[in-house]
Amino acid sequence: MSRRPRTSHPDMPARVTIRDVARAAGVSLGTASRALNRSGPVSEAALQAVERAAKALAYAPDPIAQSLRTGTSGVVGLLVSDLANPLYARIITAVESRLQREGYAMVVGNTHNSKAQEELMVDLFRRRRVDGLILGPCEVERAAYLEEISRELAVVAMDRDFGASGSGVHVDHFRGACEACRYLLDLGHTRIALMTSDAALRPGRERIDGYRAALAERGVAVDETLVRASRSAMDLSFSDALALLSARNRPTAFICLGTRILSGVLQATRQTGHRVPDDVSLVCVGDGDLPQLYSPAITTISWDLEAVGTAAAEILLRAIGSGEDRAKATEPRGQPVRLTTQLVMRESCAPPPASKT
Amino acid sequence: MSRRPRTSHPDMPARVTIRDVARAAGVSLGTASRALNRSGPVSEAALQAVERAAKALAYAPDPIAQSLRTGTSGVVGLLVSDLANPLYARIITAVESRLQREGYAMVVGNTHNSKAQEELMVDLFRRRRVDGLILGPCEVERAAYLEEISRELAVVAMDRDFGASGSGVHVDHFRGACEACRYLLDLGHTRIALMTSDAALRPGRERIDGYRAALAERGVAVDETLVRASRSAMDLSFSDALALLSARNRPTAFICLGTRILSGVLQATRQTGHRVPDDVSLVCVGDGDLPQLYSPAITTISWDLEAVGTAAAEILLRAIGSGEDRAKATEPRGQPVRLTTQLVMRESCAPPPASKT
DNA sequence: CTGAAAGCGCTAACAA
DNA sequence: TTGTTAGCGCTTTCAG
Repeated sequence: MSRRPRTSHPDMPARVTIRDVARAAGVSLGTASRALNRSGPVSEAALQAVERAAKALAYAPDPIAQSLRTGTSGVVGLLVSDLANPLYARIITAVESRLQREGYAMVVGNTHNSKAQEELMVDLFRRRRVDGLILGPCEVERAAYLEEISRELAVVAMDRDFGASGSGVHVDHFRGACEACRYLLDLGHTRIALMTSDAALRPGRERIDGYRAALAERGVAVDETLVRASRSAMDLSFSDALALLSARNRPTAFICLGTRILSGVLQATRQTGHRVPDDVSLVCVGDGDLPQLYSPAITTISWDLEAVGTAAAEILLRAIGSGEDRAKATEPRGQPVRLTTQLVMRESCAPPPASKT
Repeated sequence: MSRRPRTSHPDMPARVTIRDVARAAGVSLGTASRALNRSGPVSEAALQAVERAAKALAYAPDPIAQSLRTGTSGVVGLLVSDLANPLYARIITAVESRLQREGYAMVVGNTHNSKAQEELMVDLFRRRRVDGLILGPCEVERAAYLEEISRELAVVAMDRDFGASGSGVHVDHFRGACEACRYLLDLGHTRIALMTSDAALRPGRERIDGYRAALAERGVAVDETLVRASRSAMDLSFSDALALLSARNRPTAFICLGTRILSGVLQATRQTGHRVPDDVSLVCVGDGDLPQLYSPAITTISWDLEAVGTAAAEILLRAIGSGEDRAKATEPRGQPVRLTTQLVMRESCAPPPASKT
């Protein structure tokens, strides 16, 4: 990357520095700094003078210089597997807005769910001296890795494991899946397919556990062929669902827990001519346009995405605030925030068809 | 924002600086710098020694220090009205990935389509010395404003006007709307409603113009009550569409040009009991899940979002590269890139019903 | 070709 | 309370 100095526009006023302010206020550099930051004793008179001068000159401190000096940047990094995933997109918006209110900037990056890519980005961000990191799930989870970087940096995990002492925000996917499954069981289904995102990630793991728990409650044995944890790629779930629907003893319900999974399953039902909800019941996750407007409207496990983002930002802010103590930070950081899901009933679930197909 | 110095972990190795490299290589600081950056004459021997030392120590330059010295940051800012808009989300992903390959970081921000907010963020980014800016449409467009900041910074506009000399990437919404409208006219529709995003923004303006042009071609007079340019809020388009559909002389087709507009119109058709495409034909924009999977699948004006992002990133990179000359940059920058849309025909359009409702 | 030295803008010790 | 000074890590003159 080129690092040539930017030639300044000839007739552009040079940047006003704290020096200029000090001179204009008739005080020394140090006093100006202390006044501006209220970081030390300053006489009332000096304070006034400095503030007036600063305003008059429209002085704004140079964050870069501050960074170099303090080791702090006023920037936080956010890393998720896919920025374009609408779920993340909404969370990010919430994070950004909360952070911005505090004067922080946010740099974002995509891990594409790859450990290597994640480490690369974390390293990059760290070198840029971000004050904190928000990390979404990524490939196989390594709580140890998070613990390691959190010794040096404020880190908050989103839907991702983070050792005993780690702080983060978790959605209760266990309960979400469990409730959805119970709901279908109550309707009379026993052959319920679970299609979820990668089981190596926390959300996938929790969902599978929740599903198993619900079945166990009712004494229904788990048919392992009905549990599909793939990488939430639409085409994959399409072919999976297709296979499932064409099998002799096909499932009568699908729980689709991944942003793009619903699409795949929907296409499969359409292609095999199964009607929703008469032939097959559907529950999905992530309350977007599609589940709301599809006919029939799809019953959804939903949760407050804005709350996830806001909570993550706030935890991070707090962690940065108490950053001094990071070195000796063995004391447990605040309990991870847990958000609960809500089952929004719509029209996509019905009792299973009486006759087997 | 707190600017306290970060206390370093007691037993954490101090950062490796270029000094350490120089010492290890047995050369002076300056020589090490020149060797690392190939920015001046260095003997072969020195070069080798420095590179070896750098590798051995795992030296990585401090971007903050580089920034302070060079006035360059290796960061670019991206501002759109709404990060959570799936269209932007995908563009952003493309921008990020292109930028990352070049070693740049990306800070993002939300303007919420407000001029004030945009100026605030631009200012913030500028102070942080971003090397470039990518700006999406925002409120009433002010080409003059862009020209102004572009004197100091590399700027590329996305779907936004930018004076004569400005560089940017534009989607040909004019042609998109025009083609869609022609298609409906060919089907026999004459009462075609156009619901689009804010006419103060380039995409909205172009779409309206394209719509008018298509009607004019066929000698169909424009009924102004059928042209609704709102702020692409779903509820607004819902009530608009509801009113339109309930009117005496209702439109027989809708062109829905805004991410959330289709949802609103779909709800309205459902509520009024109009069937698609028998009673009313639909064309929308932005090829997401909903138009693809809805029954009937919705005919869509689509374009390559990744290409938009990649092009924006590349133009910006080029502009930054030739940044020296910005001061005397009256020479026209490269022509704005134009991307064209494609009409994806599906099942949501049919000839208008013979009888008026 | 190389080394020494200045300084980007700021904060935090320290001395007065 | 204040002013002076020493850097943060780096690039870039300017002499040698």
